[in-house]
Amino acid sequence: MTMTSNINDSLAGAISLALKELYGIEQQPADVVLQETRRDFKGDSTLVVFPYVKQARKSPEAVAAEIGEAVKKALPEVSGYNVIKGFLNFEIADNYWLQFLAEKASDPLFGLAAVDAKAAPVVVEYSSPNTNKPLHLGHIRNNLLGWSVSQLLAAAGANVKKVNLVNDRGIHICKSMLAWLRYGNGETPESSGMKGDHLVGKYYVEFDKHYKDEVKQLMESGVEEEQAKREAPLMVEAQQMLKRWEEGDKEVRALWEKMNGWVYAGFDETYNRLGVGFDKVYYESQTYLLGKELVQKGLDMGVLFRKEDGSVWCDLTGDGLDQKLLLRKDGTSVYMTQDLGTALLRHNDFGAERLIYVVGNEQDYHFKVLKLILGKLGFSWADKVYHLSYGMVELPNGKMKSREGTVVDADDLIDEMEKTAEEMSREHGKNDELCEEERKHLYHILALGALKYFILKVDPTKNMLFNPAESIDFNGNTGPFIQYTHARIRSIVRKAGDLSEFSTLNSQFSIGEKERGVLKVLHSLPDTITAAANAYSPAMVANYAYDLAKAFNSFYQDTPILREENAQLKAMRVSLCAAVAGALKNTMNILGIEVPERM
RNA sequence: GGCUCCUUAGCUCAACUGAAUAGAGCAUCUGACUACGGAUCAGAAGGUUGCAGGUUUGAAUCCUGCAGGAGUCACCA
Repeated sequence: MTMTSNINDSLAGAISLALKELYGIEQQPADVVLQETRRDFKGDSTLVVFPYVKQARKSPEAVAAEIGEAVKKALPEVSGYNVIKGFLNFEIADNYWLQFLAEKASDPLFGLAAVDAKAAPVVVEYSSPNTNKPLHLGHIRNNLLGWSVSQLLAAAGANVKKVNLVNDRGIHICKSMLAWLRYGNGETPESSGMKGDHLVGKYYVEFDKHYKDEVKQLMESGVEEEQAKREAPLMVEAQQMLKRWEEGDKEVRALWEKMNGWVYAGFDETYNRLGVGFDKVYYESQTYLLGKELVQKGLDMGVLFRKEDGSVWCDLTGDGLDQKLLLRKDGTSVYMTQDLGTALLRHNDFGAERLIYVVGNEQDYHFKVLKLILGKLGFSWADKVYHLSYGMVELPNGKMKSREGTVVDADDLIDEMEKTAEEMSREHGKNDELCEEERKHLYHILALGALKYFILKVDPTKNMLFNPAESIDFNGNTGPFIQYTHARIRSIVRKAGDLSEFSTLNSQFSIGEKERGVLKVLHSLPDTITAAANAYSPAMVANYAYDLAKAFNSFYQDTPILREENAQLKAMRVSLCAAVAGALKNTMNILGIEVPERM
C-alpha cells in the first residue's frame, strides 16, 4: 500500500461526508478546518464542532461523538478519537506516521514543489539601492527578505525571477559627484584603500555638510530658510548637473560612469557576502526615458495635465488622494515617473503573473499611487503589482540617523558577526578536521546564519528592533542553534553508515511520544511552506525550522539511536534523523542560510 | 492636523482563516554530562494581550471610542 494523500485531507473528506449524512450539512472538504491537537490532550488532529451544533440540533458532545465514530469507521488510519466539550480529537495510527516517514519525509525534496519553468514568472524586485552611499542595516533586511521570499515562492512552485533596479541617476548622485569634484582631490578606491561604495558615500556626506553651511550663511544674511535651501549655490549647481546629465553632457556622464563603477564593485562584494543575487539588473538611467514617454502618452490620453509652469501632474483627488507630480517644470523626471517606466518594461520583459516589489512600508503611499496611475494609463495588469511592504529596523536607541552616526553599516556588521562566530567556534566547536579555508567558510555561514535568522524570524510586515548584542547570540531561537542541530544529526547519520532502509511492513514496534512529536512537525512542512508563501512570510519558515529543531533535540536527548538494539527500530530512528536533517537544510535554504556538516 | 499601521511576560518575538489553560527565546533560579556532538535537555517563576465598551456559544484576533508609538501627506528616492 502506498500513501496517496495527506491525513488531513482524508480527515476533511470524511468529515465533510459525515456532516452531510448525519445532519445534511453541506461543507466542502476544503472548508473543513482542522487544527493540531494541543499537547495537553490525547490525539493528533482536532475538529472544533461548535460551528455545526446549531444545524445538527444536538449537543456539542453528541455531534463530536457522532462525527468521530463515522470518521473512524471510514478511515483505517484513524485509530481512535476522544471528545472533550466541543473538541473532537482524532488519534492517528502509528502505521500512518511510519509510512509517511518511509515514503515522503525521506525524500530529499520533501515539502518542495516542482517549478514549472514555462509558467508565467513571478518577478520579485528587491534591494534597489541608490548609488550614492553604501548599504546599511535597512538594506540588509530588504535584501534578506527579497532573496528569501524568492526562495520561498520557488519552494511553493512559482517560476521566480529576481530583479534589481539600481537607482543610478538623480539629484542624489549629482550631490556625491559635485562634492567629489570640489573636495576630492582625485581620490579613488585604490588611492584611499576604501571600498568604492563607501568612498562615494563619504562625498555624499561631504556635500551635505557644505550645503548646510551655505544655507546657514544665507539665513544669517537674512534669507528665509525655504529660499536659502533652494538657492544655496551647491544645490543650484547640483541641479544644473542633473540637467546636464539628462542632456547627455559628456563630461558629466564620464564622471558619473566612473563613480558608479566604484559603487557597483563595492555593492557586488556586499551582495556576495550576503549570498544574494539577481536574474536581471535594471538601471534607472536606462529606463527613466520610458517613464517620460508614458507621461506623454498620459497627457495625450488626457489622464494627466500640465500646469502653467510646465510641470506635469496626475489628479488623484477623485480617488481620495492628492495631485501627484510626474515631471518637474524643467522637464526632469521624478521617482514616480521612473517607476511607471520600469513597471511597464518589466511587464513587457517577463509577461509576469505577478510583479512583487520588496520595499519598506514608508513607501506604502507611493505604491498605492503607482498602481492607481498605471490603471489610469490603461494597463490592465496594474493589479498584478504587489507591494511587499516591510517594517522598519530600529535600534535600541531609536532610529538610524546618518547625521547622528547611528547608521549600522552592512559591511561592518558582517565583519563583526564573523569575528564573533570565530570566537564562539574556537570555544565550543568540534572542527579539528577542518582546514583553514573550511573553517573560514564555517565562521562565515555561522555569522550569516545568526544575522539572517535574527532578521527573518520576525514577521516582515512588522517593525523590528535590531539589538546587536542579541543578534550575535548563538543559543535559543537563533540560526546557529538550528545549524548546530543539523550538524549534530549529520554526525549521527554519518556514523550510522548505509543502514538498509527500514521497512514499515515488518516493524514490530510502536513509536514513542517524542518520535511522534518530531514526525508531526515534519508532516506539517508542506502546509507550512504553502501558508508561508501565501503570506510572503519567511518568518513562518524560520519558526518552523526552530520548532523542528527543538522537537528533534528533545527526542534525541532521551532516545537511543545508534545504541538501539532492535535493528528495525534503529533503522527507523536513523531514517527519522536523516529526514529532519533534510528538512532543516531545505527550510534554512529558503532563508538563505547554509547548514554545516560539522561545527 | 488628515490618512495608514502598530501596542501580547522585565526584554525580543509566536499564536494560519475567531476556539480548549495565550506559546518560545533571552535574562533569573533549580536539576541532568567518563557525551550516538552539553552550542544540548528537563523544570521553576514570569500575563487583566495598552485602556473602555460592543458583536459572538467562544475574542490577542472582528467593530466603536480613547491613550501611547511609528510612517506618510516633497518639484527626495
